[in-house]
Amino acid sequence: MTDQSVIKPVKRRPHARPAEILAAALDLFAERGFNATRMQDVASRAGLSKAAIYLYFNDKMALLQALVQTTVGNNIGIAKGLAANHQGSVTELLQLVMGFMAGRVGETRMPDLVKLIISESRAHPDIGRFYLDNVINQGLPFFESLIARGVASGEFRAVDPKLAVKSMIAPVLLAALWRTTFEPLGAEPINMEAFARHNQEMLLRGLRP
Amino acid sequence: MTDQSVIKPVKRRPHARPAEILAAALDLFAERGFNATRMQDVASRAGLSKAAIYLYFNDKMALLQALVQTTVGNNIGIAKGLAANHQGSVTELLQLVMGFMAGRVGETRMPDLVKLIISESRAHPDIGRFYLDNVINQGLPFFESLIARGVASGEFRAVDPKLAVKSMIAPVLLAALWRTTFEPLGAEPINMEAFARHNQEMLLRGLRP
DNA sequence: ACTGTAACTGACCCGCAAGTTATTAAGATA
DNA sequence: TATCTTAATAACTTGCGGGTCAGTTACAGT
Repeated sequence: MTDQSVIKPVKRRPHARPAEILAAALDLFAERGFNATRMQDVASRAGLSKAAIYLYFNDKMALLQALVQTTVGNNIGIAKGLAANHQGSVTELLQLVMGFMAGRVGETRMPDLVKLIISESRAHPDIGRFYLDNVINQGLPFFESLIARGVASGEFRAVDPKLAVKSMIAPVLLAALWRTTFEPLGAEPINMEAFARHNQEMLLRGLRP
Repeated sequence: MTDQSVIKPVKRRPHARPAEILAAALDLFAERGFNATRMQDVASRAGLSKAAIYLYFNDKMALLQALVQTTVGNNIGIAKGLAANHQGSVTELLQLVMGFMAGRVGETRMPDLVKLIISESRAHPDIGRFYLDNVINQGLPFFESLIARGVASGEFRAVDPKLAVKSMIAPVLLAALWRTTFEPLGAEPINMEAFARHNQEMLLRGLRP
């Protein structure tokens, strides 16, 4: 036994396979949806037999769970890191954070994951709850604290941080769903840079005293 | 033959049934999702046998299609009506229209439909395309024209209407998905009145010259 | 070369749910 | 009462797809 790494619930012998399977799964889930994707399809794309997938993952849901965890898990951590290292006005920090989020939408597969989470949370509440606990319920209070800081310092007018935060998030969500849902149907693509700049402008003007 | 109303693609004998079936279907689709809902469940809730549903609808998809058409179809028409009858500033009109949209989110089943459309558009592009053609591609240009009017009249600063419109829609989308996806998992409910007022304020301040 | 075992596969099983059919019940007509 | 039409159903068929398992291959260690 050269490899004692039996820490995780699933077996993992050749250390590249799980990631390959997940990559294949994400492509297909994003393209056709979770239900319409066959385990056989995932297997084919990953260059394995269907049965082999079950050596690494317990069932189909485990694929989605793993994808959510690895792709979406620590975004909030990164954002908090940005804040911790930041010197300067809350306005600047807010711009930084919003830029980061826009980048995630434009340059990662986060939009696909968000859409999957939204689509599957009814049938699989675990998925939705994980996102709620680890992203929403981490992220919103953090963003609220930023807004509150700006209000306290007089940079922003006296808004309700809970509401302001949703104004901040909403365009990001829209962009993610636009990309994943309507662009594939032929809708005019969003220019992410321009949209991000526009939203920063709107938010900061909206918050000005 | 006492009834010659064979206009619609599906048969319809006792004139209450189709609506009853659709009501049952919407409840269940919203509660469990489209895939997880069994035709038998819809039948039971509507007080019919499964086979009876097939007297009125060709297949499961036809249920969803009918729901989308009847529930979501003419919202844009109403909004356009508001605009046509309006005298006064674009600011006021925008407030009116945003109030209307907030009302739809808070008081109708539109959020459930939006979520269904987003969730199912991959597996069933017809659904997504219908929404794109009849709501998005009708609504966005209309809203853009409002913004453009405000810009032209000097009420608003010179924003790109395409982007501004998305800022206008985004919170509505967020609220709809919050309600349908995260509130059922225990997330803190959104106060729609307060959120709507906040968004109006943010938008109008963001648009001020 | 021989053996053990890690990695993988083809073929199978089985439950489920969409959709179909043969049949019955319930008026209407006369 | 006999008959025709509409409304509805119980029972069935069908196919699909997730998950399993007995068996095969590759290869490391001796």
